Amino acid sequence: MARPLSEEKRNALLAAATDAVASSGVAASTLKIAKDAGVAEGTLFVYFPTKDELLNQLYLDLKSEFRGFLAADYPADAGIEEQMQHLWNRIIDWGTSNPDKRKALRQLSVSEKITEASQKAGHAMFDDLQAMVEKGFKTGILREQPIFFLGGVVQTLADMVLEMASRDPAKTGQYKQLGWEALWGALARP
Amino acid sequence: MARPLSEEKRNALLAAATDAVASSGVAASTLKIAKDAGVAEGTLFVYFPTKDELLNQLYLDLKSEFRGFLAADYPADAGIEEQMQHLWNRIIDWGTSNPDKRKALRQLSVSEKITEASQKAGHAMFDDLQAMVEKGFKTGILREQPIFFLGGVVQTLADMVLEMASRDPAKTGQYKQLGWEALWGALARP
Amino acid sequence: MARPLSEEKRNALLAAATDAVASSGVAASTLKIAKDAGVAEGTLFVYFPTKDELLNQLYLDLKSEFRGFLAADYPADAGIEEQMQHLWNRIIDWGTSNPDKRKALRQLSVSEKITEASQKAGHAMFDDLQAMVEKGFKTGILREQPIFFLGGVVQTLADMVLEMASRDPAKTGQYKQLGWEALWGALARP
Amino acid sequence: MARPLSEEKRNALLAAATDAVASSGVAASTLKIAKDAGVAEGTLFVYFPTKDELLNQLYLDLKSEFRGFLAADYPADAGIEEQMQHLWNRIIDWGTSNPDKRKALRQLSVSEKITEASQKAGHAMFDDLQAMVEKGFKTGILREQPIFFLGGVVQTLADMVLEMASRDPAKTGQYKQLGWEALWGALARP
DNA sequence: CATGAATGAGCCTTCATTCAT
DNA sequence: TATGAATGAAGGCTCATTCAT
Repeated sequence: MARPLSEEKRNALLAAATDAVASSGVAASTLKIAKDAGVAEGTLFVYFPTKDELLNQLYLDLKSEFRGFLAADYPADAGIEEQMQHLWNRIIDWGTSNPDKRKALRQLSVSEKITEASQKAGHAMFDDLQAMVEKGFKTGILREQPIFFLGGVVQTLADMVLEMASRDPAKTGQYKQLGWEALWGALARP
Repeated sequence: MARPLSEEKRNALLAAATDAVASSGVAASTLKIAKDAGVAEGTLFVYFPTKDELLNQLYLDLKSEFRGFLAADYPADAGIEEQMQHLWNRIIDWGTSNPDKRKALRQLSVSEKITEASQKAGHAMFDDLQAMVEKGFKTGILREQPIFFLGGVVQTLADMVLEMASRDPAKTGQYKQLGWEALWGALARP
Repeated sequence: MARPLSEEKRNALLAAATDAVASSGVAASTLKIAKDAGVAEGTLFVYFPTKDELLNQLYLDLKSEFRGFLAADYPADAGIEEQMQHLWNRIIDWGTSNPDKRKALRQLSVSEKITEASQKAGHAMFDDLQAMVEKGFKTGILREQPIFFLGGVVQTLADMVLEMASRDPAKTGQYKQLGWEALWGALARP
Repeated sequence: MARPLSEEKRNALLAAATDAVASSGVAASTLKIAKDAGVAEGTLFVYFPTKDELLNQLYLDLKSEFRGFLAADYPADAGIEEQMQHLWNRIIDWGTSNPDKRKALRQLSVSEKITEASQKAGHAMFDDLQAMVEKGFKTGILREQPIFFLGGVVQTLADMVLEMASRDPAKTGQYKQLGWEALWGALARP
């Protein structure tokens, strides 16, 4: 199908949806989203056929932006620990600087509205990143385990740290450090 | 005296709510819950004054049952690692045998419907458990860190493992083992 | 631009509300009102954000129509007695020809749903009318008394007459005449 | 049917209903009434088969009490003006000392829940009182008019005065006096 | 008789979606 | 394409009434 006329409106809708979902979860109403985006209620359905579709697109959109942020400056030639820590820092930094996007992404991940297909697509984005990490296994530094399991550990610990940091922002630095220590311990061969 | 409140009905409502919340989140409708419990919608409000109250009671109920399960057979005199692994095993076992309860508990924990008071009460249930673990710090085996941070690590890793296990039940054993290794690495002093 | 709000529908809703309130009081259901107006229940809330708002607007609407009817042909240059009787006649005539509007207005006036602001606005409509009457005091024809007290006497006697007339329509003329005599006696200096 | 066992409970229910109706109109819930009366919800229906029946009985009860209060000390042998003023004073005094009963009676009178039969019965209570007044016509002091019309004028003016007094209690005396002047003017032959 | 749990219709309002303009 | 009026299916909750205890 042809791209709708205004990329700008599409983005405004996604941005409004991010805020709305961050604060109200997937129950956020399409009316509120449309209004916050500065368009009419019906216009939302010109860009997204259903609310669920909007939610899924938003999920993919946020995941993709997140993924892009992570990949930047990736020290592909550094040692595995440095690579890992770089990833960790980027994740925490992204979450810290984009609290609403992070919250929205979390709400969407938990929700039943995200289709299997979207989840698969979301995970696929990280395939090449995982591939890069995979090389690290050869060095014997990391404990042997399925790469997606390792990815899950990274993500879930990061989520936890960000959640705690959002509740007590002054301690963000401390949590980031504690989280890294836990993560490295969880991954590294003892 | 008139008909007394029926513990049986209360439990049926709570059980129905568990299933409903597990599959639809806190948006689960009171009508569906009541019907699944085999009572009229109005009856739900005889046992719980509001839907939010039902949700909070369910949260406390599940949390308390979970807590009870964890504590059973706790090897109070064993070493810290054995204690930790016992906990880990119980968590995974409970989650595996009660997938809906676990899902419901997760949805409730994330939702904004659970009051501050309920959260506090929920956490308080684990106070003595934490106290037992805290002794482990003195031995120097565990990395020094706030106890609630440690608790968070345990919980978030368990959640992750259970989520993965629910998607590929055949691998439950493997995930449980991998999870434990990750957890112990994350907590133990290197 | 989309479909504009339809004045016609708004009026239909107000008319349906008039009938419903006349016969069921402010307990009249929004569903009944909407159906009688020939629109969906949701449409009612497009035109009036809440039922209370509908009730208040209806109150103001009826009061304003009533006020307009009273003022027509007002014999501004006639003597005070003629002015008074003209008012009386108009009141009774309006009530007789619009029994539902009158009943609805009465129910609304008594109800707690009408805000202070609406009441004030409703009374304000009659300010200039009162001013005209007030001149009558100077002539010494009317007994000295607060203008709002006088207004109350007029209204309550009219209400009574209309109530009686609605129960025995054949006697409307007689009641109107008796009412006028009572009213004039009540107001005029002996 | 046999009188229910406890006259006391019946009265408590009626009293509670008076307060509830005074403050919430006929929408007052049976639960609230029962609780305020200190009995269980179901008990209300032991004494009154339906809510409407309770309302009608309350109406009759209040009307009858009011009627009894009016008749006391009636100066049957005095002049018509003195009789009239005595009536006026009693009405205002009753309303002033029983604001909730008066309010409840008013709400009930306006409501659609009071049956034709109850209204008739309510009016009938005042028949003998009217008869006493009727003698006054012979003296030629009062304007000729149907006795029930005269009764209506008395009642509606008293209602108005009481309503105004309840809104500005400090002025009760003034309103009572103004009301009497208006009433006498309305009734007396000029 | 007294109690209060049980019921389900009904209430007001919200909301995703459709469609006339 | 963009708009927002129109829709009617839910949703949570209340309430008069019934009935088991």
